[in-house]
Amino acid sequence: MFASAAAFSKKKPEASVSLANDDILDGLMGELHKSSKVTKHTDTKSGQPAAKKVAYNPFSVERNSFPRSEESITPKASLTVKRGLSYDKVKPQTQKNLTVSSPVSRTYSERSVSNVTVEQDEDLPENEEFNNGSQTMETTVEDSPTESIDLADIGFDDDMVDTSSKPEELEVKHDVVHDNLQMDTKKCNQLISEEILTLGWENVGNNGQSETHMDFTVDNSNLPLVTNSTGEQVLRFYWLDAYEDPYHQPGTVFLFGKVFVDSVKSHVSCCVTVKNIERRLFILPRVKRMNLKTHVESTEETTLPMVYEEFQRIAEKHRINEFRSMKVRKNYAFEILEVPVEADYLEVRYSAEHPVLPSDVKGETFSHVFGTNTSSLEHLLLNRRMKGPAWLELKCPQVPATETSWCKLEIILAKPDYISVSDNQSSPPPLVVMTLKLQTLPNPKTRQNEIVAAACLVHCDFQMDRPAPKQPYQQHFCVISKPSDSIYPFDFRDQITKQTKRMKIEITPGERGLLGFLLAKIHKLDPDLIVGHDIYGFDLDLLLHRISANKVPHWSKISRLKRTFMPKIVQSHGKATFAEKSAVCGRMLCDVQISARELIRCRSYDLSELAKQVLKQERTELDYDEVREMFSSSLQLLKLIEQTLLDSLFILNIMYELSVVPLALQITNICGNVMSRTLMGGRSERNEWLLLHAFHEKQYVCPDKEFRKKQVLPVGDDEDGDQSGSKKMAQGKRKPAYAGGLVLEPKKGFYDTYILLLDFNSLYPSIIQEYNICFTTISRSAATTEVHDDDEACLILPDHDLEPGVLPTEIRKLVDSRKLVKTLMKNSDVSHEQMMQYDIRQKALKLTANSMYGCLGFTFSRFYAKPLAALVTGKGREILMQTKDLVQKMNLDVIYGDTDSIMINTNSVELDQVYKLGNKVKSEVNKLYRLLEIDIDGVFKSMLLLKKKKYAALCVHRSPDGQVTTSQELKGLDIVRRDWCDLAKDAGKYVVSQILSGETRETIVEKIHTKLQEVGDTVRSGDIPLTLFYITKQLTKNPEDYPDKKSLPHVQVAMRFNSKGGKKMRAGDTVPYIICEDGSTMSATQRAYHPDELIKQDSLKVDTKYYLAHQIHPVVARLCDPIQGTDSAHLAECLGLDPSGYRHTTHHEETAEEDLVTLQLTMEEKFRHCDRFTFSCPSPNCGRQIVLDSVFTGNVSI
DNA sequence: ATGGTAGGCTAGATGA
DNA sequence: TCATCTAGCCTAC
Ligand SMILES: [Mg+2]
Ligand SMILES: [Mg+2]
Repeated sequence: MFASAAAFSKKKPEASVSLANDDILDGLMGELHKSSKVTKHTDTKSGQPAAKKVAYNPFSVERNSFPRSEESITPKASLTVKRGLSYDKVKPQTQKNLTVSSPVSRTYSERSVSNVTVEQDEDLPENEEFNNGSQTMETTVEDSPTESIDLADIGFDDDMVDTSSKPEELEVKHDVVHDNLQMDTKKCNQLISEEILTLGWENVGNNGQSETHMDFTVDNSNLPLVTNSTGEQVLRFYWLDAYEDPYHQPGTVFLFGKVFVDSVKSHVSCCVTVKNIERRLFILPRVKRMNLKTHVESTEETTLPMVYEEFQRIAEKHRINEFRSMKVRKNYAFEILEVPVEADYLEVRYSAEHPVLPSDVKGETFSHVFGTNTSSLEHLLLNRRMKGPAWLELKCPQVPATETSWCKLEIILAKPDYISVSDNQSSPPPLVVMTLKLQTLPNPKTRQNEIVAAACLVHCDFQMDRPAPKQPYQQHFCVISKPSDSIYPFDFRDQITKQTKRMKIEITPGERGLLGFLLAKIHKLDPDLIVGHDIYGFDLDLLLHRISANKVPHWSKISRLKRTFMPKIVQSHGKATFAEKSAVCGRMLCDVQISARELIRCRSYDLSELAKQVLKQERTELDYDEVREMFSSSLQLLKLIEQTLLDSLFILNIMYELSVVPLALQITNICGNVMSRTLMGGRSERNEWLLLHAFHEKQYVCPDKEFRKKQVLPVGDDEDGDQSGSKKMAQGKRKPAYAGGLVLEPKKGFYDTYILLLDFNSLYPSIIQEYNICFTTISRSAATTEVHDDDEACLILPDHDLEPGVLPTEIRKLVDSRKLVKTLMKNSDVSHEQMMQYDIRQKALKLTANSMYGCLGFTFSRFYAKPLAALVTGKGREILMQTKDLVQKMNLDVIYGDTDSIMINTNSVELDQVYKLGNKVKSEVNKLYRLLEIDIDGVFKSMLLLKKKKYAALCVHRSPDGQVTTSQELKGLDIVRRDWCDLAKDAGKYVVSQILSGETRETIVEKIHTKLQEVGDTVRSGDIPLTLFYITKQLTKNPEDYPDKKSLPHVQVAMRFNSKGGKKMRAGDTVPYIICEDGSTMSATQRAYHPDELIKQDSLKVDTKYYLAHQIHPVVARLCDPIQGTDSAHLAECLGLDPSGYRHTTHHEETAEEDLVTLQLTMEEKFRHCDRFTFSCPSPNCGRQIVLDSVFTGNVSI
């Protein structure tokens, strides 16, 4: 192992691996050299007692001793652990103290608040004598065996643990409280409410529980093994997260998850180090040997032995001195044209400790080498068929000699083959979930944000396959530190002490103490999942920066992997970098902002808005000034703490409400990726994993990941010829690469007869199946070589009897699973809980199937296939046109259609007839296709069709008991867009509901006019809540990155907002602003102000004229465009605007359009669809039909 | 860093 | 002055 470590350290010049990560690499490499030295130390001293065993690492940041404080050096009483003395002496380094925190432990609650840091001491160096590099560690604590906890904290990082050695024992101390938990759950089985919060947090927490301890030991003969279905002894391990460090520990993947330990009757965290994952190359032989200089092919045919020989030479040149090889037959179906569909490859395997081959190596005897840069993680997940979190069975588990993780249990596997996915997938283990909410303040001197408070809630028994728990959490804690420039209120400690029953508060003297406490808590509670809001955009980066700036020891406790050096962190405006994202490995991170972005549409995704929209609860946002102010009095400070706790609760509840975790689990199990990545969003990666698994299974060589495409700057890469000269900004918005869906020209106007909406069920996934569109079934060579590359005509569709390709098969699996789930859901005796779970699964299946097409057209996808994407949309256009033609041939009136839908004006007012007609059309259309299916998606009682993608309709619903209800469906109109103010949208909504109401034209027009006058008056009177004036727009770039910031109001507002310090607005944030009168004569865009500015500056007033003329008027005028009896000018007049400017507005288009359907609302017109009122003569022997033509005038015909 | 295209609309720039 | 273009947003599929 030393040899390999040394050999690897020689690899320093290999920095070419990734130019972008130079700084990261340097940092990591530096660490490698240093820590490998430590490793040596450690091992040569084996045999020494534990306390003296680990040498001090002179390079570790952790040498910095924690400031002495009474709290921090108080020995922890509960650390008195019974241990086998004999083991102590023989192999002390194998001991591991395992503390399983009680789910309901009240370790803190019985102590005075200022003394709750007991856990810290196990995390902190005990004294300053640590300073001499050659010195071994000593302790000041009497009970020295407990010190072994600290030993592995140092010098662990690059231990290449010799797996052939037999680590003997792992001692475990466990604070078990399983029974207590159950008791506690029962007691606290109540919904949290605001009242409870204000009464005290302990009401839902852990009151009156006591801690119990149980000691148990784990060693190789004592691992919690079980017998699997084939009778083998295996360790059952549920994997949740995976991590690899390809630079330091190539060939090693760390799996993190849980193991059930019977002796303590609970699941404990476990880190599995999978070693010796080999690199695998697939070398494609040339048919004939080629001279690489002249590119001339010789007549000599190549053989695999010749390839082997040449590769051996090349390998040696790259210092790969050992490898194995064999002949394999593999398929290929991707974008490199020269690669045959099927061929014999030379598969080469070699240790990942040897260098990576450049991905473009070529030889005289071979043309391509695949898999040069494939990660160990990919090899592991694909070869072991690990598709998302699952129970694994681990054979030959070994206990490591040195601790590498912060987990309760550690296992080493000498090779990946020891892993198999269990055929007995029982429920996933319960997770420990912890929320995290930070309060920060900018340091007035450095202007950098510092952390002043943190609040956490903990749920110790979260089930990923169940609906949200009734009790949101069991434990809570807060930690507060005073800002560097202030002091605590004089009576703060007293006040806090009074509150101990309500809230568990830890007071620390400064940020460093806070961070130390937080890390210790994370270690102790050992959460599997940390939840926050904007963690990836703010908290994580900040946390790591502050830990680093304060030189807080054991930074890596934030994760589950012990590491000495923090990844290089750069100034990144709060946005977490790649390195930072991997800093928390082993614990999944759930950022509810990211999740909400994926799952729901929201005006904004900040915490207040999410709380309002998702939880229907109001949250108050705290200004930095307010936070600072709150440090001046104890009462205020307590309020701050409570507010922070409340935010934490919001975060947790938002996650529950959106079912983020159950959904992510389902998606991950479907796609076969890593769950922590699913939680980070990004559809493409999920799709890639799904396809990787599928193609790997079918013996395909997959496209390699391409790194750093050198920013080719292909401005005119498409020979489109159009004026593409000015391709603004990095990737502002690229122009489309191929044609998409067809949108039929709408027959605009108002309809008061039933409209049928027919819609193909998931059109694109269906097309892929219907036409068997796949990498494997369609040759793209013509399309990519020909000049007309966006012409899908040259693609040849596969025969109908050709076996389905990989892509259609995968989609079919998804669709079939979904059907199955849906039939299960129809079963009446499913529990509510089960139903929720089914629904989540079917949603996940649908999402995955639908994102398949998108990823085909995604330029940076590993499976990018523009011709296929274009073919799919092409077929879609064809199908929509066919459908339209068919429907028109049935003598029906197609008024609109978008991509996969057709709207038909039935001209009927009989609902039954309409459905009958719909079903007839449906069956006619469906006759044309094998799988593709159109369905009735809705029936509209009335509809206002304004433009392509813009309409409003009254949707009819028939309940089983025959009752008919209606609901509004609004699509694309201004009133559903967030960039119009509520004032305008509300007016618009009123107008729409009037138009759809079915009343006579005269009434409608009159009501609209009246309403507008009223609105105009109210606006001018100023008696309107400010929020109605908010216009919100998202920043798509960071404000400073806009080339033309001057004319963009939201950018200007954001720039001013950012300039005042504190939290910054960044790309993705939503900026609210109000157009104001500020005395200047500048254009409206120059007079946009943030609501705070308007409130604070008396000189600013809402520009009511702007809102009437540029918000309400255009919105309303567009809606009323097809309505006769009013016009733009009239509407303007009602609003109190000068109508002259609106006289003959933009009707230059309409004049040509004769098919404009106008609102026909005279009495006669309105009832034109009514049948005549007829009835049979009631006289038994008469039977004549009597017709009442004019009910009120009395004309009767017989 | 990382699904897609189609389309409406505003405000500002540009040119006849 | 008007027509035409572009950037930027947000929406419908
Ligand atoms: Mg559809
Ligand atoms: Mg549709």
